[in-house]
Amino acid sequence: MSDHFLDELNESQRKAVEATEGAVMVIAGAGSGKTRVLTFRVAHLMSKGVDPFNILCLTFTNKAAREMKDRITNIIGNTEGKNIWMGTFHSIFAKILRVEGGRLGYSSNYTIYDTADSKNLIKSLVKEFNLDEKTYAASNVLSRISGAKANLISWQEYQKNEDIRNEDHSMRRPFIGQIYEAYQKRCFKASAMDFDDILFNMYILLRDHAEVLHKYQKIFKYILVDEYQDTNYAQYLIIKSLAARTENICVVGDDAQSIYGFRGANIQNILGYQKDYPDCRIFKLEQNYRSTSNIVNAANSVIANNKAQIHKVVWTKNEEGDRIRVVRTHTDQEEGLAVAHNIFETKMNLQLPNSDFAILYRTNAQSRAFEESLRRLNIPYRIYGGMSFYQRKEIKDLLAYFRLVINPDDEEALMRIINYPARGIGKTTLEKLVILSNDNNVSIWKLLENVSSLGSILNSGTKEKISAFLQTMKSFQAMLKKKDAYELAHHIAQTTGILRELRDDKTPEGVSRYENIEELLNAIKDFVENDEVKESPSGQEIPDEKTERTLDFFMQDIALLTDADDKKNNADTDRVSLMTVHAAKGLEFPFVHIVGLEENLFPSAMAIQTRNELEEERRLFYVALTRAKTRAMLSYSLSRYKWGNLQYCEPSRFIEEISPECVELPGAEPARTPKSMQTSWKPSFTAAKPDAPARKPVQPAGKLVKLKTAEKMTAGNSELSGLEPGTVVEHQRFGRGKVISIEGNNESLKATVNFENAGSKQLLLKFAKLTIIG
DNA sequence: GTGTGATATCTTTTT
DNA sequence: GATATCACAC
Repeated sequence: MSDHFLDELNESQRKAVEATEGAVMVIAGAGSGKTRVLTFRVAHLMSKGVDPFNILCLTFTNKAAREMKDRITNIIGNTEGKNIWMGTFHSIFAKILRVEGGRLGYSSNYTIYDTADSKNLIKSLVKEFNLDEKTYAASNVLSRISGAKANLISWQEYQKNEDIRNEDHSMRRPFIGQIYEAYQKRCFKASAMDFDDILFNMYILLRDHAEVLHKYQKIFKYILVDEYQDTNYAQYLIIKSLAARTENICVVGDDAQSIYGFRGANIQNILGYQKDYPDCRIFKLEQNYRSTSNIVNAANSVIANNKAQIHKVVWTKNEEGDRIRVVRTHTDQEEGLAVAHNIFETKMNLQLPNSDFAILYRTNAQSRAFEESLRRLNIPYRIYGGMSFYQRKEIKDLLAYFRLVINPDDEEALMRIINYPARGIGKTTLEKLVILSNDNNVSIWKLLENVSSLGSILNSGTKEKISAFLQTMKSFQAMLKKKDAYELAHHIAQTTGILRELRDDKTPEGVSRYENIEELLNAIKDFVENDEVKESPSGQEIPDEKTERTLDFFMQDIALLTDADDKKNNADTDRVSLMTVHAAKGLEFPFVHIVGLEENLFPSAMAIQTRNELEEERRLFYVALTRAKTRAMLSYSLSRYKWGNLQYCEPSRFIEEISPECVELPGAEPARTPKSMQTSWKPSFTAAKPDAPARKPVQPAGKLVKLKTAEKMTAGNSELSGLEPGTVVEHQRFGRGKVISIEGNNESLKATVNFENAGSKQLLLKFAKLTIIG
């Protein structure tokens, strides 16, 4: 295999790709071709004859893994790439634990608890311990436990550790150690692991079982880690031990984009890499190929406010581009309209697809205003993140049946559906069962199996109901390996009455729930029937044989999916993307709107107490800015509804941190009288039909932007003021054309141009880049 | 045990 | 504005 593809790389990229042996760290500035280096490096390894089975490539999301696989396939021109161990930390380790977990006492069909499962379990533990449910809020307790596990602190160590004990004491939560212990025991009894356990147990497995460690050290001759700045201590140690034999380890990351500190990511991993591998070679990718120089400079000026950094200078040869515009509105609703109108205009004037636009926000809850205004303008959009498909109630209910069929000890699944649809097994019965289960250290399922021996604890009516439930579940279990995934899934949905119950619900929500169930069943059908699908939903390989297309294979890592992984949605039509900044990491868009830039929102109110937290918020803003290729727009609102009531807001400190020559700020603050709040800008055509043709161009924030801004925009194109009907012009996209007519004035100056090849277009001169030919 | 309606509490960010 | 929990009637 030849390496001709290496010619496509710049000098530092190519060096990083060719340094295949030994420890390597690639510090890759935003937009500098990080993914390119990783994919080419893998391709290069394979062209040198390395067996793809010996390459481990860990990514941050399933989506990133899939894309990288595709790109490698494209580069090398065959399908060998499918054998690479490519996936997220969680999905690769979960897979290994299905094979090796027996050594730790887990069966191969263990369940993966998602966050909701974990919280439910903690909630019931807090109740069982008779602790106050407010001081021991499930999310707090979970994040404490999660943090411990990310740092490889077992419950035993947690309870022994004096510092931790003092911390918990001072927070008036001295019993977290006990809850942690009970939580782990309950998960184990249920044959379940949560997200953190997957890493924790992987570490224990390698630490305590030398034969396993050696096995995987031999398999993973080359290890590559993407987004290294976002790894936590557990991930760090796992990688380190796997790489200990060959030390062929290549980590790629950007300390300036570390944004997962809140979930245990340790920026020290990347800052201290050199100490771990003194002979390591470090390559810096500093040339940005993505964004205009204005965007790059703005981002640099912001991040310069952070202290802890690896020195690097991100630069670009790209053109200067527009200044970053800052838009101010009075209300969050107005912000939504302003952004939607801006997208509409830009898209119409430059004739761009919707997918060129993204709206990035700090919290999922902000999406609403943008959804509404985009819908109003008939602009298709897609929301990433938030409530994912697999987290919907009806989906989780049906999945709980599947989980219970595969792993009957799965307690969260059992509790979820033992009385859904209602079958007369209520709260009192369950409370009794939980106590029995704890006292005897057996799973609830085992109790149910021996329900006749429970004597007078339950009355005979209840026992009968339990037996009926048990029989149904056992009949499903008997089918697990006999029927394919779809047959069984459909059978379960039908016989349990879930389908009927949802079909009978004619409310819009009910209809949508029914459709969701249908969609899930269709996905399973796809999984069974489609011969091309040789992998589980997250992209992991599954065995070829048709007999293995059973429900347990479909389910094996469903808990690790986020809705960004939903294939159906990815192949979707042309849409504007809405997502949190976190979810946008690794992506790029020509036009990016960063919204809700207000103090206590971005930066978040939860993260302005300490310098570290604030620096992470700043890196988050840096990530947001550097997603933009052509134009970045910032917006903030002077007021916003926060859980029901109106709050006044201050603009984010991050806006001021942008170097002044890169931005155009809005003018002086308008008077904050109630009157001005009411008479604030309204779009002139909200009443128009969605498909009304030529709209009166509206400058969304026009009234709010400093006059200077408007002047500047027309001034920038002043050489075009001589345009008149008959003038021949050239457009960067549509080529040559003749001006038919001119209308409007100042910033809404609009020309109808008949292009030789692209036909007639209406262009706003403010945006369109026209050159006068004659 | 079930179903209904009132009410407190909630929101960072995600594998 | 949405969801989880509680009180109450059946």
